[in-house]
Amino acid sequence: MQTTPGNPRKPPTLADVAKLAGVSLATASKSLNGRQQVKAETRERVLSAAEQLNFSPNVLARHLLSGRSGTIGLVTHDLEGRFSIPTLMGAEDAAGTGKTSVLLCDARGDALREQYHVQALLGRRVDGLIVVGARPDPRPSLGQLPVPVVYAYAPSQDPADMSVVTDNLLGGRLVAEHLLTCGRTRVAIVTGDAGYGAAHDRVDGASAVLAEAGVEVLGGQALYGSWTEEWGRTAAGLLISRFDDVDAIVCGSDQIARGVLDTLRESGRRVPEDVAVTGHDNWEILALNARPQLTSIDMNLEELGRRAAALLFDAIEGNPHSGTEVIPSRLVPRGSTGPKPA
Amino acid sequence: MQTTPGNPRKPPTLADVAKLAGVSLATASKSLNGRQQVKAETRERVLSAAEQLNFSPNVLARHLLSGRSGTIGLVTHDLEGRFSIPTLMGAEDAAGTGKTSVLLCDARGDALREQYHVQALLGRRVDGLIVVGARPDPRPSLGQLPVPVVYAYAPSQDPADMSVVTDNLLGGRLVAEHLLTCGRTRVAIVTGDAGYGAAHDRVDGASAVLAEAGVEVLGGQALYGSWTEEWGRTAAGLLISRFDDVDAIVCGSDQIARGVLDTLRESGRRVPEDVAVTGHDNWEILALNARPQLTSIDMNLEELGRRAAALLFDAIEGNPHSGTEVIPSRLVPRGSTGPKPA
DNA sequence: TTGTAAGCGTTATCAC
DNA sequence: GTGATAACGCTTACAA
Repeated sequence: MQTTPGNPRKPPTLADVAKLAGVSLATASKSLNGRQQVKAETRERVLSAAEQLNFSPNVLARHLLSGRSGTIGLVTHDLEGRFSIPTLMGAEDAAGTGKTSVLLCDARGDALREQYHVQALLGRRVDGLIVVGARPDPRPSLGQLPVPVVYAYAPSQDPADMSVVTDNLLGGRLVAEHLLTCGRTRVAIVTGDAGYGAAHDRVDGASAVLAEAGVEVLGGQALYGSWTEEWGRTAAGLLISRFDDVDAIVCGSDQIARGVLDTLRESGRRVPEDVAVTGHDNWEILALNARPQLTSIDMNLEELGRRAAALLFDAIEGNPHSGTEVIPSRLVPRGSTGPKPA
Repeated sequence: MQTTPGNPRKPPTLADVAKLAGVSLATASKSLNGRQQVKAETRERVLSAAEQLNFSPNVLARHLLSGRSGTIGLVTHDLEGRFSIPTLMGAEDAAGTGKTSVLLCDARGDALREQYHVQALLGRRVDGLIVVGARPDPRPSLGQLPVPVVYAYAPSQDPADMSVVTDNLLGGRLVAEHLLTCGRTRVAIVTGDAGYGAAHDRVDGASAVLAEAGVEVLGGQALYGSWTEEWGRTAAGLLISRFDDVDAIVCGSDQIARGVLDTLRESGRRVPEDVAVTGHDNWEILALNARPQLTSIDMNLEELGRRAAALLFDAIEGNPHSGTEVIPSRLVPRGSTGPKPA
């Protein structure tokens, strides 16, 4: 880890190693790369020379030759937000295992900035691109690029592109099934901005399962509002005044659920005995600190990121895919749901 | 943006551009780089050829020559957490403005993984490194590396290294001053894990200001616990039972403050009329959804990231710095604090 | 004003 | 087994 004394700036090159070991460049290269065409003793000499110089091969030079950079670009639109981070971790995970690194850019929801970053990444000769959206609705395609692209979280509008998304329908189904199992029949749904396709999908998933069991959503439809605790508090107030016998509230996000829980507690309803509550996203900072802890849907975002990376690597290897792949969500049961007392 | 038809895989090179424009490699290069030694008309021809081929120069090759990669490495330990993200955004911001890109790695708090990533980044010939810690306490130095390193959020234990940290003492002072201005004199402090140096710093900052004003912390010292809402709820219960006249509670984090707010509300105390409450971190998801919205300390993490990047770039330019630079925090007043009613 | 050629640090293809 | 040598795509003296 020490800088070579007397040579403070430039890292040692393979030529330095070769010279020190008293061999040619070619032999040094072969030795370090585990080629079979060198005598064990020679290899040993080269290795120790490399060790001594603390040599680390210049990956740029290597890739100049191979045509691949060993690098993928990750363009996110939601770095400050909640959803891109696990996705990014999954991708970084999948990439880091091998020998590729991740170049990160945050486009902050701006198409122009995205364009700029994509160009910069292409100039760096990334082998592929993962684009992580800020919200789950379909987004415009980047079009034909010289390298494969995978759209994560927010799918591309072009079905010829590769996309990986969460399963919002399933999320809805899972909570509904869980609540039915708990014996709930007076079920309301509170969710966020009606402009989000995902909000509708989750509602549809839940409604379908409930309908199959002969249960109709209280009020005949979900309450749309915003993704905030405030709306959760308001909506819960509306619900208990209109439907005194409500015994379950499905929330479109953990934030909404937190608000719902607060209003229920303050109105004297017990959770989960009187009313069961479910969230969505499994944002632990909210779910684990709730009273009681919140049953929620985990979208497996990290898995989504890993899968996106895996698809990308496969495409880079020459096996392109297309269409939208859906990552199943899973239910995380906690204290806010449970069997309805007799 | 279209792939050149018939040449689907390899991006066009400068040679392609030169050939199409009917000039030599050198002339093409000069034209594209704005060198003055080419006739305007020739340059025009080259530019349009480049345009036509959708040429983007291979940055790897360029940097192989210049010795710099135009890349910095960002090793974080807290990708899933709250603190590294804004720092990362600031750094990415500062870098992206120029022509350097950010290679991201998540070491997940593991020293070995960190070591591994650092080596990988050095192999990629990053021009410098920013290491973002998971918690604000000093961490072991990476030692002497061939490129400059800046430690962000968690400073290096070695004062010869460059570090950029938040000002926890100031954070404490700011809330104390604010509360005194509000006319509060019965002030308690609830904070998190006593194992965090930052927790003590914040307490010390607040205590000092209060002492200057002749106000002693209720109970003579801060209550240490954990960084959770649960602890906030518990601590608030303790406080109001022991000090019925408490009129302000300084919390070590927004999470703790959320818990404190809940207990106060449920015990019938009005916030801020009866008790003023302050948080720390200005985590908007918590602060803005609180009832009332939470007065908090913003550590200016994005600025911290920008500053770290600026220091790094300067060091890369040949102006190394050393020691720890402190980024001032700022108070964000909201509804949870206000003047004490007469 | 333009072109030729050397070189950046590797790897791969050959001779030896 | 080993070592020249030619790439890879670009910049930059230096020559024309």
